[in-house]
Amino acid sequence: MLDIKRIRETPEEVREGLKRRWMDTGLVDTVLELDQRRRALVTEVDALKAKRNEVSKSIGVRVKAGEDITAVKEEMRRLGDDIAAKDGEIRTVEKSFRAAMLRIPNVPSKDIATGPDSSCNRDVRHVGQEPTFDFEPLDHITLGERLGIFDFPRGVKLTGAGFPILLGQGAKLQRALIQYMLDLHTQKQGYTEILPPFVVNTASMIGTGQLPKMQEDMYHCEVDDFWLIPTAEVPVTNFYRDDILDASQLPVKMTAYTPCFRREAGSAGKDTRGILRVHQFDKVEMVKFVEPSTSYDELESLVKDAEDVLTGLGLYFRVLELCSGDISFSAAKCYDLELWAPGQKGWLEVSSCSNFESFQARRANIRYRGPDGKPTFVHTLNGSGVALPRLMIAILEQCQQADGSVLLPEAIRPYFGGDRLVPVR
RNA sequence: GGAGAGGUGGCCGAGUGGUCGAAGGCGCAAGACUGGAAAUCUUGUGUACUCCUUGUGGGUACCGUGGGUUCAAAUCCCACCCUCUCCGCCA
Repeated sequence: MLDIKRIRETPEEVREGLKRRWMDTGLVDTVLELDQRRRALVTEVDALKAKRNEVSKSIGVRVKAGEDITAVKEEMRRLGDDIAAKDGEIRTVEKSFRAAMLRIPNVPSKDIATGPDSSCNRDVRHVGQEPTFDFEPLDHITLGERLGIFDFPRGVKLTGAGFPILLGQGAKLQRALIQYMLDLHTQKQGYTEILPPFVVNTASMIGTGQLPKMQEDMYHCEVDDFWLIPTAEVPVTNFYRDDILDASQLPVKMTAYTPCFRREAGSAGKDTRGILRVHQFDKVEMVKFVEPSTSYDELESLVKDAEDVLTGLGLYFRVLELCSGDISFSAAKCYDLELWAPGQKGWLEVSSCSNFESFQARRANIRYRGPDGKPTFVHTLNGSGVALPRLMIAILEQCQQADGSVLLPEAIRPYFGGDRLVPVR
């Protein structure tokens, strides 16, 4: 959520932000109009309430003095009705106001490229060595089949399409990777690990911006009105919802492993083969709560932390700076990390590192006591560190050998308890 | 799931219809005292919204949440949520 004062004072800036996302600017006008109506009503009803409070006080005194106050009471009853009616009006206006506010996206940072879609993203750097093969590299599905690490049909039997099963050395590799990443974040990069609930309430989903916009992409437990988390960002960021942190605590850096649940509504038929796009996947996430003036530096170090996961594994990847039209609803600036998949000859997004500025903090009401002692919204950031299925794909495809085995990156061997995945047939 | 108790400011805790944003204490901040500190004393110390003549200014709201009764609600009524204790069930 943006600051209404910002919209009031510099509406052109906000409109410009929406235009840079190729979105209609009508919401800004809606919000401004509702804001004006709301303020007029509040002023009006506050004056009425002031009168009621004043008269009510005097009634107490007059009753004790034995005066007849029937007429005043009658007048006050009418005033009360008037107030109730106006309060109702305010509630209606405020509801629409809030709904509109929640649908205005963050304003893209000034320093990122303007463009409608991913074709305008900036290729910042390539890291590592592109692997070369003296044979035709296979894709992860074929490799996985030979290694016996996936079972897609039984996933369909248990649940449905998009819920693959990992088996044997595949399951173990995944577990090893999770542990490798968490150890890196906690032991070398100063993050605190948390293991949060994987199911959250509606307030949490609004806090990080998944609701109301992404409702269709989420799994919902109707009886309890709970939601399955689409990313650890939700429980971890909401950890401090409605809290006021002390300035000395900042920056707070947290990391969490969680499964992620996504309905992927609207993407039916896209990337349906293998484990590229699934409804449930594992991910290690990093989240930061920082002082506003430091958030862009913190973004750079967050990207570095995510990159370290990949360089530590010796994988080849690139870093993209997303353009205005490609960043997520809540983000002001975002970098993507994409691993090279030689088998399918394409780039796989495994991490998105974003600065949300105060956008999420405002929704989730996360503040800190600033230098002036006043509660001030923090800036929040998060980045994947990293998503597992695609990391798995990249390892399979980048580290494959002519004999069909996969020679694992050295860093993961102690966690895996071996140096390679071996074909079962 | 059943029975009981309870949810008040950063924390503890008083408050059963009117002058209560809320006693008292703790904590915190500033000042006094001190060579310095402790102790002591004094003063101050919530958040959000809103208005204007932008001020050590005015107003409104907030005592778990949402409704209701009343001229007036922390206080009475209803519903819900949460916490604790006991019982039941259970990994």
